[in-house]
Amino acid sequence: MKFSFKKAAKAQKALAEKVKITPLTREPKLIAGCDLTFLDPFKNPTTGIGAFVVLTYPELEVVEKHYETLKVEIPYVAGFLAFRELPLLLKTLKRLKHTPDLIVVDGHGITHPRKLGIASHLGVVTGIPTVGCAKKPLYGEFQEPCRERGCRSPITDPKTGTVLGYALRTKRNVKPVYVSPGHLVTPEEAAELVLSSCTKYRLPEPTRLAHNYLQSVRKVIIQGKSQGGGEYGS
DNA sequence: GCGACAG
DNA sequence: ATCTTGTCGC
Repeated sequence: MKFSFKKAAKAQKALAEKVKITPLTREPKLIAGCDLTFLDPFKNPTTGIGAFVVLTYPELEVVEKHYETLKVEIPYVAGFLAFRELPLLLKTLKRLKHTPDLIVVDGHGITHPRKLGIASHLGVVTGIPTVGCAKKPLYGEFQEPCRERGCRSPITDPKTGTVLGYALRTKRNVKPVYVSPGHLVTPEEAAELVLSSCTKYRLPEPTRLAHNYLQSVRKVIIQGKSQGGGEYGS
C-alpha cells in the first residue's frame, strides 16, 4: 500500500511525546554530523547516499567518516523529511566505530509543526542527543538577529510562546541558520554547540564536512559507473 | 479558500 | 537535494 502521510503525522505526534528537552548530562567529546544526497539529485532522486562524519569537540578534528547508499522510496513532503531520509541515516550510523555524544542534523529538531523534525526523530530512535541545524525556517516565529557573529533571536511556538530554538548568526553579515534541539539538549545548548562548531563558514563543521564528503563520494561513484570499475575507500 | 512549505 | 559563472558587499 502507498505511504500514508496521515498516519505518518500520527506517528510523529506519538514519537514527539518521547522527546526530552533536557540539558546534556556530560560535555560532548565527539560530535557527529550527518547529511544525505542523491546520485542524481534533481532528475532522479531515488538512490540516496548518506554520510556521517565524527569530530572531536571542541577541537573539531575528524575522527572517522563513512557513507552508505539506499533506495529512497518516500517522496519529499515538507514536514515529513524523516520518513524519506531516516532509514539511510540509520544504516550509515551503524558503520561508526565511535558512538558520538551528539549528532548535528541538516534539518529541524522541534521547530516543526508536530515537534518532531528529523533531528528529533533521529534522537528518539537512537537515544543519542541530537541538534537540528536548518538552512531555512520551517515552523515558529522569530525576529531577525543582529548582523554580528553569535547574534541570535528565539524561535517561539505561536501556540504557546515557548522558545523552541534560535535563529543564529554563525557568520557576520551572512544569513542565519535555524537551530533547535532534536533530543536531550536545550535550545540554548543547541545554539551554543552549533556556534562553537562553526569556524569560518556559515554551516557548522559536522554537517558541512558531511555535505562536502557526500559531494566527493557521489563524483567517485558516478565516475566509477561510467568507467566500469574501481572501489572507493575513503 | 489561500499561502507557505526542512531536504 | 545541483551546477556554474559572474557579480557584489564586507
